[in-house]
Amino acid sequence: MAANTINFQNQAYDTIKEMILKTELIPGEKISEKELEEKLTIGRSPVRVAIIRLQKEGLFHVIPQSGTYVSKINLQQVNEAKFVRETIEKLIFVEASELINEKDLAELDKIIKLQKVYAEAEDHSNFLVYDEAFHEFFYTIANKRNVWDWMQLLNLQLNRFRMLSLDVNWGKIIRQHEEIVQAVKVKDKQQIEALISKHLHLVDENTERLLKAYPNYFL
Amino acid sequence: MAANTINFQNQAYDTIKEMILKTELIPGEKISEKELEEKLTIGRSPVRVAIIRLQKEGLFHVIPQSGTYVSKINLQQVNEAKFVRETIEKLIFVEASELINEKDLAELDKIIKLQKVYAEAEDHSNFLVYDEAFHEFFYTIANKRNVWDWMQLLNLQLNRFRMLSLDVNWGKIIRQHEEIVQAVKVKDKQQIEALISKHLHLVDENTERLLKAYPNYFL
DNA sequence: ACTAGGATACTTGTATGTTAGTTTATTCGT
DNA sequence: ACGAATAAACTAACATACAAGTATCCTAGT
Repeated sequence: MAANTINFQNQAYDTIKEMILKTELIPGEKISEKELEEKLTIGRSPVRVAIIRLQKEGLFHVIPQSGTYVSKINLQQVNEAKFVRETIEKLIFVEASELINEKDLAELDKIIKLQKVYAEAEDHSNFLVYDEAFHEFFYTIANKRNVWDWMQLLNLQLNRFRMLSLDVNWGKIIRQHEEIVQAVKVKDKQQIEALISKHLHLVDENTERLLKAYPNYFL
Repeated sequence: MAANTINFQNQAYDTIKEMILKTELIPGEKISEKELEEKLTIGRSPVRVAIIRLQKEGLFHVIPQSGTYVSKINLQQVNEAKFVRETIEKLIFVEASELINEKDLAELDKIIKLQKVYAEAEDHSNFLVYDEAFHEFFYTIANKRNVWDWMQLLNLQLNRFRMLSLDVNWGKIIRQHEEIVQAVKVKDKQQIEALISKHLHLVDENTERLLKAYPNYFL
């Protein structure tokens, strides 16, 4: 999935994707290839490839010979994504708890520290980067990196949702991360599963508010 | 994911994908866009889009300005895919057992009957179609169709593997399907999970043989 | 026989032109 | 004033041409 050469296609893909996540392109909005070309000052070909890719990933909806639209957020998809991620991630963290070593724990410490820095700076974007890094690292420990890569497709839907709620509870997230590490350290499987479950359901707190604030962002 | 309009892109995508699954294009082989254009008598643009798509799905590996290669089968990926599918599918079938109705059971009967027909005709390809249909149907019952759609990416890896072993044990698969339906009917959760687990590990029986038969198909 | 260097023939990436289908605006008939 | 037919404008799909990097082969020199 990674190993993206830095060519125009990938540049276009990254920027457009970011624009969608930051709702610079708002759900339901009609855009056009030409519009994006000009905005990105990239030729039609690479932009087109990027759009097709984003379409397959569910971020665009394109009607042939007619128009391209930013997909609305599908709550059914969000829920199914949550279901999959919770199910899998419980097992990942338990499995990781059997394999984790001192060096890994040090690395996790570093990630959490960095996340704290960005929390205090209220750097929403970087905070999320290290939030993802935290979770990803456990997949690596459990020798399931491919699962994480695949999960990114599901996370896309979840992340769109998370990006909408700008007043994320920084402190709570970090505290839960620390609790999880603690539970992993003592290999308390039941506790791990309970914490993961709670952690991944933090998003739910905002659902109702977001639905009211942006009613036509959703399908 | 579905709702593919029948344009050249999708035509090319479908045919090439089938060529890979049937190992008409063998793992590791170098191909080229031009070669495929000519073979499919489709222009470069649509073929190119198809290739890029297949690249993102992990079936091709392309080196810029150099060449495009059919990906070898990554056993690590296959194993991780199996892990995810087994984990999720257990829950899907249990959940479906709570929601299933008479009409669904009739539909399942029909699917199994069709599969039997193709088994006797030794129609490998259609047999697999209805094998997939069987599993897919339970995702639909459990209201988790999106999960199935996502799962297709993982199944790609598994299916490449399955397509290699031409002497699949038709009878055993069908018998297990019937057993699963029976367990679902009486809502025996433990039994369901046990059967799914066994069912999805049928592939394992062939692993060693395939590795020896096609050593350089694998990574 | 062997190596270094360069021309040449490939490859994919990108730009631009053309086609076919869709939507929107306009015109014409009533 | 209104509705239907029609023309114009717009869109994404597809074709073609070019650019830029890569691999291969051939030759010159030793």
